[in-house]
Amino acid sequence: MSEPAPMMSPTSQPEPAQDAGPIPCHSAELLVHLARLVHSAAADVSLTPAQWTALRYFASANRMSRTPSAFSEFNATTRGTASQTVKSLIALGLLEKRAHESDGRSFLIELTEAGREKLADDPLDDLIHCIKDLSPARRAAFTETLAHLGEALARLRAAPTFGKCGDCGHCDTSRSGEVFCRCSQSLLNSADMRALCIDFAPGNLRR
Amino acid sequence: MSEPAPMMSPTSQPEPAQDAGPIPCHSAELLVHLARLVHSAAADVSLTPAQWTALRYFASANRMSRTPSAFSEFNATTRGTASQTVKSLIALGLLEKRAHESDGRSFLIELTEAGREKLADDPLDDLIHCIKDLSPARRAAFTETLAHLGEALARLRAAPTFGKCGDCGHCDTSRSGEVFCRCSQSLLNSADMRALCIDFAPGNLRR
DNA sequence: TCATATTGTTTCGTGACGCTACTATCTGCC
DNA sequence: GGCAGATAGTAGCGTCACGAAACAATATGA
Repeated sequence: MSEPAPMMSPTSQPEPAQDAGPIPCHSAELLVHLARLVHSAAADVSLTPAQWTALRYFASANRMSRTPSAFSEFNATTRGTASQTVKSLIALGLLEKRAHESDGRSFLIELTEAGREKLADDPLDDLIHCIKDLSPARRAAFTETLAHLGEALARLRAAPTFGKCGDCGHCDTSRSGEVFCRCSQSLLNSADMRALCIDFAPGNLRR
Repeated sequence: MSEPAPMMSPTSQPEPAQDAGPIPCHSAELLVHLARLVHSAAADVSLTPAQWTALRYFASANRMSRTPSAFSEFNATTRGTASQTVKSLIALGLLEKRAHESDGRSFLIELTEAGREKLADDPLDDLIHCIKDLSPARRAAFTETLAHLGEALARLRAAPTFGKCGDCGHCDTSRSGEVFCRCSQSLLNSADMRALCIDFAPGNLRR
């Protein structure tokens, strides 16, 4: 679909002015449509889409980023809305709130055991399954393009880019055997490297 | 940015067993996150996300598919919700309702001139712009993968797959010079070929 | 002709969301 | 030390999205 490359001889442009629009337009619509399908007719409807998003976030964010504020930034919403979602998940026993060790205003949000179990029914798993079925080359290219688009759109929208520490510009891999984060001034283990970080800086992508 | 190709050696896979899981998981989260970013901090907030989606749909659906029911199917929602969205856009003067020529229960929804002008401010344009900036090869691969995922997820969710007539299994290109749709039993012009159709059948993809 | 299906609409309750106001705490500057 | 301003989190309010259910109008098929 919408890939005229094989039928396009370099000299013949059937509808050059129009084709420049519709093709990326269709991709963007498809992307939004896919995201919508994820939460429609999902197997487990006991949580709302916003609640699933929050649960996923706190499951994959690093310690520094597991606060209501960081979640609101990630999710491009207000602190009020994020607070409400977190509160509902705490009421369901899927998240819990711990005192922040250094900031009396803030809290550290953690998944409970029930929260971790709940993730097994994540409606996103269907899409993950489909992505898993792609060939490794297509999957790699797809992921790379998505990350690229995420950074580009975040720049346009003046939104922060979230990413995994392993791909972060603050990540110092010059020492052999260990990885150091210049931002949090701490050593990272392999679990840290796969965690979402609010202070992510593009520039160390290694996919 | 995010052009890691030269730094990726094909043989080095740091965490093969674990990468099989987290990577598609991350891609899926990224995709949903991207879709969310589209409607946050958008330039034109005079329409709601649901209204933009409907406006986009009726702008690109073919005559057969420009009904409230078809839109509700496309958008994986109920007819009641779709009806409400359409009603609001008619009240804004962006859509108009015409009597269906053969079915007295149904209506044909059309964009008004104001509706067509409104599309110039579509918040999706930022994402479209980012996609347009991709290299042709990456864009092609990305679009193809999205379409593939869309079909796969629609199958899982028992949702109909929408697609453009030019990519449809009902499309008969055997006659030279003209294209015939075996489903609607009609000849298609080039505009028809780019329109969304509710009766789309995968199987004629020409990427 | 009549039972059944389909199309579209309305109403109602719930949740998502942005906005505003508010408290508590932190940070930096004097 | 003390104070101004920034920041974290929360509550309340109004609006919109959405699903469910009930309904009217029309189509379809036996």
